[in-house]
Amino acid sequence: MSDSASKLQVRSKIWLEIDGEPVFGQGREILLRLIQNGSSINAAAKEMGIPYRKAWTYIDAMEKRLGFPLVNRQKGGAGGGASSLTPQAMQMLDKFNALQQGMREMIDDKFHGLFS
Amino acid sequence: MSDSASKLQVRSKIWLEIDGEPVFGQGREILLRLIQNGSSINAAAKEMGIPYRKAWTYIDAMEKRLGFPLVNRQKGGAGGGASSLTPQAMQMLDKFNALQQGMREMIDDKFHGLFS
DNA sequence: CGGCGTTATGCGAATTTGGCATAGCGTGTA
DNA sequence: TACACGCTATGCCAAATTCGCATAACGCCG
Repeated sequence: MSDSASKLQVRSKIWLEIDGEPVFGQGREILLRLIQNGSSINAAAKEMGIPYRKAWTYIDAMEKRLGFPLVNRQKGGAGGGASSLTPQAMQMLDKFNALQQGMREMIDDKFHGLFS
Repeated sequence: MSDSASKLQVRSKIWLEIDGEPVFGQGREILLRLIQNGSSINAAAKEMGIPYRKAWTYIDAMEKRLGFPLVNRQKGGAGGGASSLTPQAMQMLDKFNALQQGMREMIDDKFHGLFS
């Protein structure tokens, strides 16, 4: 087994759901952080290498399921428009970050102990 | 937020990959255990509520990627055929089980500490 | 030698995902 | 006050993936 075990790698994921539908995960987390930085959904999507359409769909679904807004969007106006995170979104980010904290490392350690 | 938070639940997943392709995860783990019990892929699939086709595809992919057999299959013969796990499959199951051990609980604890 | 129940697999249907194209919006600028 | 700009918003078709039905192959046993 050890020849295939050498290529073997562990992966893990943590996410939040409501009614079995995803509302928060690593991908969406990164998206929100990029929006906070670049102050536009468009720029964030480009930076992630995903089409704006997809980013928009993610956000829309998250908000619908959570029942509160994550992104303040302004369409039209100076520079064509802009977006920023709501306080609730930032709170979500913080909590989710804390939830992930240390998990990855813990799993990697266990993995190496078992499979190497 | 606490009204939506009440429905909020955490989910997590650990799996193994080779070349970015999944080779082992909870679903596949359960499938193998059921094969060991019922001594047939068909019975295991029924028990999981998935079509035989899907179960077969899973196993085939796992074996191709790992490079060694997980299931001894006999087609035809007494009772139409039968299947059992290889020693390597059982070893895999044990290790994967150990990898998961305690992770779920840890995550749930963290989640409740943060989101309730 | 035919029946049985399992493994094995081709292939079209259904679903999901990807992403192009276009419309709508409102502030700054001329 | 009209237009240009760049972002948000969304319809819709294409591509890719997954689902699952239908059917073949197999080999012991009566």
